[in-house]
Amino acid sequence: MTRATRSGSAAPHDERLRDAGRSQATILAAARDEFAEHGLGGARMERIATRAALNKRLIYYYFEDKERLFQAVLEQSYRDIRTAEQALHLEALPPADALRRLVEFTWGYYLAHPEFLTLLNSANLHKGRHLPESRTASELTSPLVEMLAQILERGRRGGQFRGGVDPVQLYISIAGLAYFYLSNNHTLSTIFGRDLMTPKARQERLSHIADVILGYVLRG
Amino acid sequence: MTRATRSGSAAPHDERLRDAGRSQATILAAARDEFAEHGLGGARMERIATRAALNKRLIYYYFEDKERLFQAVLEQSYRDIRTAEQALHLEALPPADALRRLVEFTWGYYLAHPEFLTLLNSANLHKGRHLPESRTASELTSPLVEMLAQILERGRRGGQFRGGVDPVQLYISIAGLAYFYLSNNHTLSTIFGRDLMTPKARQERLSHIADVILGYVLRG
Amino acid sequence: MTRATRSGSAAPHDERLRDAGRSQATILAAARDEFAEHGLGGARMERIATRAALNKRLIYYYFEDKERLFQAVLEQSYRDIRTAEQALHLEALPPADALRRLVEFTWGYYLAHPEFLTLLNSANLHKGRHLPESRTASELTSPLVEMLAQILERGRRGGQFRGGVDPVQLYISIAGLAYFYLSNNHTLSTIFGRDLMTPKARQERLSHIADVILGYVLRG
Amino acid sequence: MTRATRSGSAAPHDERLRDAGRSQATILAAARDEFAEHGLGGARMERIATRAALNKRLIYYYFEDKERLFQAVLEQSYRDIRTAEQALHLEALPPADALRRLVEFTWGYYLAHPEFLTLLNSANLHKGRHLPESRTASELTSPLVEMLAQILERGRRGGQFRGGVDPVQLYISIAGLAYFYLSNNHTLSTIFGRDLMTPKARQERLSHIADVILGYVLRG
DNA sequence: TATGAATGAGAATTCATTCAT
DNA sequence: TATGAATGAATTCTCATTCAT
Repeated sequence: MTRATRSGSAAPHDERLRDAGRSQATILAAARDEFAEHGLGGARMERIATRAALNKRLIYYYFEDKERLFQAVLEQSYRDIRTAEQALHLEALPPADALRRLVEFTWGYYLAHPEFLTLLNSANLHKGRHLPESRTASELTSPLVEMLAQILERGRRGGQFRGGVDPVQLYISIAGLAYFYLSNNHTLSTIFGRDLMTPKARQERLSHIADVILGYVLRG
Repeated sequence: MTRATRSGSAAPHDERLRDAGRSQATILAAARDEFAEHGLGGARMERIATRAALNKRLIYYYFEDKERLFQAVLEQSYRDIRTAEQALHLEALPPADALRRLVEFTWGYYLAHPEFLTLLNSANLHKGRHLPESRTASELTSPLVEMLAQILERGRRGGQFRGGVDPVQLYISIAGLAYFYLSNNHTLSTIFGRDLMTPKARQERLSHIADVILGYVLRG
Repeated sequence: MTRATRSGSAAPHDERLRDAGRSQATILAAARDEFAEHGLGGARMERIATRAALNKRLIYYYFEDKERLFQAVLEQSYRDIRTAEQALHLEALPPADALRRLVEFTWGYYLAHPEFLTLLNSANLHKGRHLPESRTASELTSPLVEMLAQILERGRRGGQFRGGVDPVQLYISIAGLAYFYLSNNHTLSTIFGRDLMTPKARQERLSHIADVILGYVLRG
Repeated sequence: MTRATRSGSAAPHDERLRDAGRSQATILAAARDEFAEHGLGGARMERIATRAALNKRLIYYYFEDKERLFQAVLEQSYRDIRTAEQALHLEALPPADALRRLVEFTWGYYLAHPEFLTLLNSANLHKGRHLPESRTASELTSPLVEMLAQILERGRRGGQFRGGVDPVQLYISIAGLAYFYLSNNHTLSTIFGRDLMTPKARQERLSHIADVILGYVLRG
């Protein structure tokens, strides 16, 4: 975040005004929605201000400019998903269950946070120019890969999983199987002439993904 | 296309008629690159004109406005990939080979046409608003799904493939496994701290995808 | 000038519209007045457009941005004064008369073109950043210095003028004696408690300058 | 000054009172530099605050607004140069020496205080609107003119100087000969293709000015 | 078919200034 | 005395689009 706040000790006199931390968070949330809906190029600072019910000028006061605001939004999104991942505790589950749980989490998170998909798309459209300069590597690098490696290893030792599975490839595959379906559902629904977002269709997709992933990992 | 050229039926000896077609094609190609690079919101009509080395006014003459130009670009892209798919002739191959071939084609096409991925992203960011109104269903609906269904059926009858595989789900999975990796490679490379686009990494990804898909379809 | 015009051969259908050359000239004149009145920082693009009775956008179309517009104005001003100097023909006059004539010209030109003084001030405030990059050295470098050198030499040979006078120093002195009085007349009038711009005061200043310059050059 | 400090009469043992005066002086110095660098229109209150390492709000507390701040800066500048002039004691010198000394002082002061030139330019660009309303006539009106009148009279009586020299004209000429050269040195250096600010060039200019002024005043 | 000139409606950003403490 | 938060009104510049030929 551009301007650190010191609001911690301040007495909360007013519900919304003059609380730097809250203002920044409000702007960030509004910006996230706007960027998710319209992309970086299509987003409007004016609309972000309106969404946040704050003065447009304040956005510049805290975030410098549109690009840096986008970057702040991205960073926040990464932080959010990392936080959600923390709560999974896959290490406690049997390997196959852990894998299934991961698939379900990924699918569920993308479903619940469609803006995350769009933000990633935007970030990649701009060739990752807005990625935090690996400064906060820990913020970006998912600890899930490490976790996944352990699950795979546990499964291999237990004889259920095949060996030689690259956890990074697998992680990307899990994400990709969910991401593509959700991110491109409009196009796909049109192409295939069927609504891919009905509850039934979504349930089927989740089953399919789990089957694909487990079918690949499980020892024939 | 907004203003159809009469070149289809016209004898190809008229210089001017051929120029009209060429101008449109030039604009379309320039627009495709611009949209792919900057998205719909970030694309600039001015730059498209410059890329095409043609007058800006001409774009409006042929394509009405930016939105319709984007739509024309999308349609052209669909047409292109459909054309490429025609040449596959998967029906002549044994089921497993056909599937592998489809995976390779998909991967190769996305690699060779990165703009296709970005265009799809843009189309979906705008909720498919620019999809041709199923008017040209044939243009959109991939005949590959039909083909894929036949491959799966052949494999099932031959005893190699498991039954109950939804060709649409499978098609989306093949695409998703390739698409996500390529479309988001900047983000992913940063997150995982390794360059995912080296020749070796690309080769490994292709292998992985084929393994995943075949691992899922093949009878244990 | 940013965008060359080709209006020479065009038929003058309309008195003002669609004549690139005229539009540019109009903008340039309006900008000159605005910059002269308010300086570079205080000038308003909006006002320039209004002064020119042309669309604001057109200014950017022809001159790119404010800075470049200012530069174009400066270049035009230099061109103008050089043109006026051409008409002096000092070489035909006896040395002392030529010098007196030059003093009168300088004084008269500054009086008639107060904007020239202000523009120079602005250019120097910005450390000459807007000076044409000596590309058009001929445009900037006054041929008057050469002329002045000849006058001084003629005078010296004729025994009227002392030797060893640097024409550049002399030229700067002539200009400075006029410039400072006119450019700072508000401040000076206040400080000295007398209006320095009455016709009488102006006449006296011109006499004084001529006396100073000739007093310096003439052999005691 | 807008909000007079009471520090003049206050005992200097109160830390806070002394700080108030210091803050004002700091702001004034910062503002002077900013105005000198960018002119009135180009100056930024934000930058002034940053330069002063003080809160922006404080500037308004002490100086009301930008215009009045500029005026305060101007007044301070006048006060400074008047103070410097006090120390000259020209009355003690022989007329020609006194005149030479005045030329040297003027040149040296402008060289050492380039911001003074720019501030004067700005003040005049705005038509002297910021000049203190002659309220502090004593602050503005240089006592030097009176002094100069005495020098000229002494010289005339002594037979060295010619008569009929207007001290105001002479004062303006001395200032103008120095001012124009220094204030416009960027433009002039470019026009004449030689660096006018080398130590040698500066020395030559000073000699030239002294020669011109004395050449004018001294009896042939 | 093709093009340079022109424009109105924004859009990002800036700036002096005020609020609340 | 001092400061961070907040704002309304510009201000520069952009953009898709139309005009006139």
